[in-house]
Amino acid sequence: MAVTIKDVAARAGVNASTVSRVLKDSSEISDKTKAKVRKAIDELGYRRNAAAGILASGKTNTIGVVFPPVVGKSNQPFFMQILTAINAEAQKSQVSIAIATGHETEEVERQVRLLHQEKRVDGFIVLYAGASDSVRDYMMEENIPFVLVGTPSESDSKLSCIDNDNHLMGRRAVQYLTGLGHERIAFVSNTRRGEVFKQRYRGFADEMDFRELKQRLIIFDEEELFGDETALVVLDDALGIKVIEVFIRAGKTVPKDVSVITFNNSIFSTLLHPQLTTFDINIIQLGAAAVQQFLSLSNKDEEKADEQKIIIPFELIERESARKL
Amino acid sequence: MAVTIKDVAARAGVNASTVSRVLKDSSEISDKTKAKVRKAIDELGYRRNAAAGILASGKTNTIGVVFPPVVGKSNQPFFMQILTAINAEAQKSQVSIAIATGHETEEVERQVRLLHQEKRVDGFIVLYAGASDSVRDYMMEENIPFVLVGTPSESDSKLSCIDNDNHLMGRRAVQYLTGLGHERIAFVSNTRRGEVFKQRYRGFADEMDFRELKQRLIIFDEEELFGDETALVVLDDALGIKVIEVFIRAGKTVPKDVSVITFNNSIFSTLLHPQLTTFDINIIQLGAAAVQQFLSLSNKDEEKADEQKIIIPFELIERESARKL
DNA sequence: CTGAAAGCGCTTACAG
DNA sequence: CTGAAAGCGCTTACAG
Repeated sequence: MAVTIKDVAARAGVNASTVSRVLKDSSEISDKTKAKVRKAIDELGYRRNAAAGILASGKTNTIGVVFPPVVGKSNQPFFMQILTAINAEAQKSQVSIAIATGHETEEVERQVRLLHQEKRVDGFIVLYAGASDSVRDYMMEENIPFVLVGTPSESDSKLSCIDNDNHLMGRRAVQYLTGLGHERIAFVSNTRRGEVFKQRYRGFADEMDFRELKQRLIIFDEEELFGDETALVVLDDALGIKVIEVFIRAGKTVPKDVSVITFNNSIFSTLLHPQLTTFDINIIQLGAAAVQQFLSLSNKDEEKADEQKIIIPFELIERESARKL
Repeated sequence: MAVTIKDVAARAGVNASTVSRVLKDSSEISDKTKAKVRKAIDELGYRRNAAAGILASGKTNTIGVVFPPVVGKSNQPFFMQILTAINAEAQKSQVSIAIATGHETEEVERQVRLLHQEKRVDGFIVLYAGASDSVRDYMMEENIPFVLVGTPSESDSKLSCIDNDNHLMGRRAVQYLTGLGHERIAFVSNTRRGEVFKQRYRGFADEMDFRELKQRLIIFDEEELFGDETALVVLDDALGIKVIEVFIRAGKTVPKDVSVITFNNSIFSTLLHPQLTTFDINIIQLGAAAVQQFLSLSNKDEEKADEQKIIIPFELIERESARKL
């Protein structure tokens, strides 16, 4: 019923195998034949049948994107954005996206297994990087190519990671604030766990030490927010908004009484005033690089796998929440 | 290399076609044979090859999920949540999800075309419902089964829609506030467009009229927020937060000076204090119903298509932003 | 540079 | 209730 490669072949007066070669723009085919075949393709409105191609070639040309379990986390905007970025980049190379989501690890793992076992994907892009993760273990055991967005702590050097340099971001935050004249600076977090926290805080602490400045870590909702600090480095935008709210309720003003700088440049950063001065983590590049890395990884001989860590640049977005002392 | 249906057949001592029938639990096969075949399947760790099944059957068992262009909109959390809900429900019926996203309509449309033409999907779930939409037009022309989450205004009765009753939600907001003793109530929006706004506002206005109360529409950022109102019905949570911020900055208190009720129960609703009293729109059910509706639609004879509108119940979540006058 | 043929791993009438 | 066979629409050695 639908137009097949045979119809095109008949119309162009060639063999089906020739049409197939033209479709992948094989250099073996003469330009004349290519033109002839392409004409037939256009006239007939031919489209390749994805399933047939996959079955015959054994290549799915689709990447499974794995979301963290418990998507209820407040940092959701990130995931939709990176999914969009990944999909956009994948389109460029004619590859498709499948997804694995779920509320529990078991559910996600089940989906990952299914995608792989039913041969629906060539491999995965994993959108989280917990210290240890059964999904990742499975992929390593099965020798499935995959790429991580983030950096797990036990940085198994064999992993292929795409990430920002969170440590450097922490340092830069301090550098920016000291450049504004601040010296009494604290780091505010609502958690003591997670690589993102550890690295950003570590960077903050290292830079403060380097400048011989006294540094303090404040755990939000557990410890007193008010001290003698004139500036705060806050783990992310959503927390930044909360921190500022506390100050406002206490009759203080940001950035007049205290400057605040945060990370991520998410939708939270422009929700309220003062709008947040924050580091943009470049989600689009993060997604694009993940796809590119995956593609080069899976096209390579299994052996030559030169896994590596790819660092995506960040950028400080100066808005309203931080200013000269 | 991988285990195929033939391997299973050989081991179980039956024909491949029998294995295929057992896989879909055909009632034609005897229980004894089924047991035998299933044993072989387990022992061999067999998994069906998705592409082969799709090619042979012509059914992809996958649904394309279409996101609105310009995902940069602030209401993003909704999309990740409904994607998760859709995926969860789809899993139950062994169907997969493909996605179409993009920054412009053309890009989204291109992807939709591709998914359909390459026979990667059986149809679509469209996550938006603009008044007129070229993507939707394409699907209608091509007679592709699809389901809408939302309700387009020119409510072409032939469409299959899943939605909350936004008009009723608008009325309920008024009923709740009047129940709390409020009579001077305004509706706050940051737009005059979109079905969601129109229906929620319409419901608000109708109920106010019904109660012979004077009603007012305030467009945020264009018109003065402060009036003699004691309560505000706000289009969505994100706007609710902004509205409250304006009051706080003016030295007023919510809900002491003014009660606020919003819609969606998104992550914004519990971000700050006062936490928002808001209508939960039940995204999980929205997603599940969309999948179920799609499945019943596409399994049905093309003719008998009994498209319909499915209404998902909402629920008022009472938190801190509204109280007795 | 192009063709003929086998094959990818299923499904599904058709027989019996 | 089960089997044998054809076929889904491609890809890709193998020849020439």
